[in-house]
Amino acid sequence: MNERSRESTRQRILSASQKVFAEHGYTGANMRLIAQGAAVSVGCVYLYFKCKDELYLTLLESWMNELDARTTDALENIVEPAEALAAFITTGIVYAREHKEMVLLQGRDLGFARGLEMKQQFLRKRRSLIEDIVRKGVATGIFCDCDPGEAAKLIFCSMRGFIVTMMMGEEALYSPEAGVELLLNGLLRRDTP
Amino acid sequence: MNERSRESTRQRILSASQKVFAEHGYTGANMRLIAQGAAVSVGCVYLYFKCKDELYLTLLESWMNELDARTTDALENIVEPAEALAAFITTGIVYAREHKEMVLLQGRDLGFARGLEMKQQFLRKRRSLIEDIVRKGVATGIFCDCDPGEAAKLIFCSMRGFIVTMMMGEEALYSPEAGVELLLNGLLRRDTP
Amino acid sequence: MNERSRESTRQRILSASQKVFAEHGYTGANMRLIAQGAAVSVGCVYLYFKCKDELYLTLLESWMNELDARTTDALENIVEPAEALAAFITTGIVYAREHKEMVLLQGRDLGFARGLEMKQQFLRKRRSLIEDIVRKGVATGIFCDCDPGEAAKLIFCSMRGFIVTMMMGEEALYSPEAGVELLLNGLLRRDTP
Amino acid sequence: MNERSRESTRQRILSASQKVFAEHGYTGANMRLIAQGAAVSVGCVYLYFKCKDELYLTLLESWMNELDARTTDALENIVEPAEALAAFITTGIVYAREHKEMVLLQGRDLGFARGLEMKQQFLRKRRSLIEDIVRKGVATGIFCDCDPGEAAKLIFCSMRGFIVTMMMGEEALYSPEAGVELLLNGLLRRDTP
DNA sequence: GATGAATGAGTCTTCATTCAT
DNA sequence: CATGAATGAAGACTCATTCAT
Repeated sequence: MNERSRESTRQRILSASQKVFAEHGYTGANMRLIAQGAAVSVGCVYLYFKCKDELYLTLLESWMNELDARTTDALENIVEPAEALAAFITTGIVYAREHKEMVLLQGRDLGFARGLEMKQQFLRKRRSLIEDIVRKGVATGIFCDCDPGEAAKLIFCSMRGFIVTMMMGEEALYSPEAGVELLLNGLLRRDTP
Repeated sequence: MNERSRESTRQRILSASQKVFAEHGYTGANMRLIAQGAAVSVGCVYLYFKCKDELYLTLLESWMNELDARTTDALENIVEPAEALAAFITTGIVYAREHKEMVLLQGRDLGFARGLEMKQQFLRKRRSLIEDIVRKGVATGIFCDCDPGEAAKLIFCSMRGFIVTMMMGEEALYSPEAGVELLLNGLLRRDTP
Repeated sequence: MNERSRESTRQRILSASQKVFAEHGYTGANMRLIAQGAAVSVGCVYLYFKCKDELYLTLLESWMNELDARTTDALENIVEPAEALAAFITTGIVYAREHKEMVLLQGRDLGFARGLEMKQQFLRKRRSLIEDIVRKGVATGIFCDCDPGEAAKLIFCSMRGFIVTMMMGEEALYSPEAGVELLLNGLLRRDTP
Repeated sequence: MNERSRESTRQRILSASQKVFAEHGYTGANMRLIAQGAAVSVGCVYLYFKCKDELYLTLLESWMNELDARTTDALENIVEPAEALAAFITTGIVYAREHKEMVLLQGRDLGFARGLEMKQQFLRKRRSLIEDIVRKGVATGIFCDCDPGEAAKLIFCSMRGFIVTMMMGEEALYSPEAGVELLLNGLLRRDTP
């Protein structure tokens, strides 16, 4: 219980919080539950995080960082815009599937400012990433001559709705592939002469 | 002190709740705030709604009913599937714009069963409405040969994401028209011979 | 709703209170329930009784008066002490059977002084009535040479316990006659030569 | 602020509750009063007892257990029925004298089921204990040929009334010995030829 | 570093009482 | 005389946070 136990305890707390926040939301989660999940005392949690907010914010930050890293990874060697879009979407959905806690990103019960800002900045960044891809596609003539900003918003909202729906425990979800396909080709029949 | 009519007080409470729930979420909202917003005493709220749940559920139900009615109206005289889709989406988004409170439909912190059920049933119904439209479009050959279920999910999630994004106070949102256009035609350039 | 309605409304309120107090106890009873039972508005109750206490006290007083009257009646023409005792006990038990509300006489949740005093005085009076009977029986040599005070207490407590038990809804109760018989003759076998 | 040991705090809370319940009854007692009596915060009470009911039930149970144990002890080496009866009654009355809180056993304001059941079962058990004693006395010919059930009820109610009277703070009570004597011999003079 | 007992402000809810009509 | 909408003080219970050990 000494050596590098400090870091391991911190991690245990963090991962317990994740579960509890995911299951109960920010307001609904309580410190006793988190402490129990981490097998430490309540007071101990406060040795590592000075309040509930900080715990929450730390999680938020680490999710954002990881999703960011994965996305960068996924896009690294792709040049084709359609392919890049597919990679972006798939990465996001797969990540969300693994991290139900990410709901919180969508969650409404953040009364505090810092979390909101962080989050909004993150989302803005992701949207502009999509926008870049679309712009490139339009430039190369692969995508139709749409407004890249609007297209990015549509794609972004679509992903977000997907994640929210998934998080709410509602069964019906499209497969990433089918989704990408539809976004690329649209609903209307291509005129095959 | 009590010249106000029963119905008017009820309405004032309802509309105050709407604001408070929208701003703080279910768990975060508190009866004192709601009462203050309605300019009545806390006890008075309980004269009209027997508990917080009932207040919430009443709001939820009325939103769902109104959105339902509006959607039915909008689709009444439309036969063309693409047009119907556009009408469905536009109605939903316009409604959400007017009723920020609808976030709650997306909300995470409903611990109680009845609200969740009601909500899920409502969402299911709406999704199946989209599915019907898509199916018809595929049948008539206007839409491409996609899986109507999957397409409905995409469209549905897309709308939902849109609403969530809007609710979170984030600025960037696509215009319904541009969105519909993209969903219909897809991102990829149509091959112009 | 005019003529002599005043008195009739008062009576309706009183009799509704009786039921409600009997069923819920003093603290547990609430004015809305009483008003409903009397088919008047809550405010109307306050037109007749200035507060919950007064309502309660009024009932208490009327029970005591009635029991008092009945007891006096029952004892009027009896000279024989054993017979008088039997009459006293039987009257009390019969009355209690008809007036479940009388529990309240036994009830614990009277936080206010006036009721308590009234009640204690009433009980003291009844006990001294028994004592007189016993004293006379001892004087005439019909009763054994016991301390009349102690005997009165025993008899009094016995009746009281009977009533409490009855009120608590517990099934098993002795019949007044068997009880009187036992009190008179004792448990021990009489030596029959 | 927290040097007090867990068990000692629990005991302090329990004994404060005893006083408060005894003085105000179940409904009338409130957690603030109990906490104050135990010199802890309200929240602290809930660290030890998860609700008001549990606090009450804990007390109820411990009284019943102790009175049970004492009664068993007292009767252990007695074979003579008259003596056994005297021991039973005396034990009960002495116990009640030491534990004014026992009123609660008589209390009317238990809205919750478990407490009532527990209590009624306890009382039934005690009554049947008396019945056994009486039956034995009748069988051996020491007691007169009465119905043991009825006699048990009388004795039981008598004790109960005694306790209630005592609890209500009313001064006058028979001494256990005089009471037993009367129950055994009856009021009527034994015919000494 | 870790514990867990303790706090106190805050939450939902109830209810005796008042008062304009 | 009667209504019933409204009040506000209180009650049971929860929980983030602190602190002696």
